[in-house]
Amino acid sequence: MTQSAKTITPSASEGVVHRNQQDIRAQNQAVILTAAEEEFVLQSYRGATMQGIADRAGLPKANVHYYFKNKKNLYKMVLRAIIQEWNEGLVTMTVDSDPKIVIEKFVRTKLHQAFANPNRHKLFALEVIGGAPHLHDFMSTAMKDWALDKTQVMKTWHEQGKIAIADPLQLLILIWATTQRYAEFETEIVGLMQKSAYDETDEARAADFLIPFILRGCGLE
Amino acid sequence: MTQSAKTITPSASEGVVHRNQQDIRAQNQAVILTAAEEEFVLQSYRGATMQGIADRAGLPKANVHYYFKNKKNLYKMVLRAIIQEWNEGLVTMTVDSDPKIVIEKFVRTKLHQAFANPNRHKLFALEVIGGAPHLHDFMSTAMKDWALDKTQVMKTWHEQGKIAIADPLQLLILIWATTQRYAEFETEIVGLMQKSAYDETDEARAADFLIPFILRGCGLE
DNA sequence: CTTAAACCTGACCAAATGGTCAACTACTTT
DNA sequence: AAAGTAGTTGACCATTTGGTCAGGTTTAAG
Repeated sequence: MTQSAKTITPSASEGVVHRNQQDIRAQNQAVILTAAEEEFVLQSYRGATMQGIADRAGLPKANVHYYFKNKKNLYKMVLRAIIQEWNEGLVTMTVDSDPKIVIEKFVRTKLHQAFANPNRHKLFALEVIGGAPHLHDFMSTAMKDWALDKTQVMKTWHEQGKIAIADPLQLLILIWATTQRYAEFETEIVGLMQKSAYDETDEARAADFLIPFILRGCGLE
Repeated sequence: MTQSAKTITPSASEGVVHRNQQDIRAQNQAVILTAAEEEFVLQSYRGATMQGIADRAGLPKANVHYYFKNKKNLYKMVLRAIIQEWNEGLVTMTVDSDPKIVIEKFVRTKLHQAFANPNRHKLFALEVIGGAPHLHDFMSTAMKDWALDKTQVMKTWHEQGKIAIADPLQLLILIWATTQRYAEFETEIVGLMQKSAYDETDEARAADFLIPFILRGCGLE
């Protein structure tokens, strides 16, 4: 319902608004993608129906098909946004970096992404749990390369006595697990906190716990 | 294919084995439940088909319906096993316990369960991510009560200066996240380790990293 | 050996769902 | 303003799938 209507072309008589076609396209695609993201998270790939997505987007089903060839294509487009966000969370980390600063920034960034876009993280998790049939390529190339590179950096840190972590891959797994958890298990965590949704303080609360904890675990405090 | 055939009643002529009805029932139900667990993890609830489960179990579809009223019922039965296992992972934790020992045991137990039964953990995660429509009751009663009780214990520990954790709920979340992760994200982790499946050493490798790390994080080392 | 109860299963249906299409309306361009 | 292009949509299928059922087979009881 975010009908921001960027470039409006008001045509005088009556409240009729002529939206130019570029806007129509961009807006409808965005609405559909958001609706699809929600539906796929709630119902999973096979459970999500084109009708359900259409309803959520406030459009007739045939219109969804007009913008996205088919269900699989729509799903791929949603996944694209996930990979996009992942790439934006990359933190520079070289042998010469200060471990404490880099790790803190990494955790903070990932945590922020988790709170900012829980649905994407949930969808990513659904994919991985189900064997990552659609993310296999990404995970065995870009993601793996990045992970193994950072692992190597941390290994060097360890040899230089800068960090108390001998098995950096495990640390990477831990950081991903603990940050993404707040998105993936939103339902559970929110329930344990006796509320119905996260409020503005929860991200900070998580960060205040997580960062000192992890730094201590790394022997950095 | 675990045709253990407890109480066999061999009827002489030819290799025909007469299985008594209790065994038939128990065995078929077990085979179906295992097949269903796999199928539900791989395809998610709506994506899993009764035919697929039947194939996996090596039985005709109608036979699956003979033992389980319908798909929803079968799913519920699978979830029951999950809650069962969860209840077995409860660790005694009172104000008088030794934090270091209790936390180590808790982590070790959860980690062991994760490696021993990844599918159950995956299914649990799928449920929670999708809003826990079928586990809502469990999570807002038994699980919550346990968590809040343990949280209270840890709070007392903190007041007594026994532990460097001011916000125990966050610790609980972290321990669940890090241990269960090895089950849920098996696909990803195994890929990063450059293998195709966990081997016997991986659970120990995770424990060797996780336990010192968490204890250090708690200020217990 | 006879009867009853439990188990097994191929064939069949009704409902749900992804996808198509032709007709229509709304912008854009010349 | 006319012609072309893009967006919209109700109605319509083909396929998939959960679930049923009648008739048959095997095990248990009398």
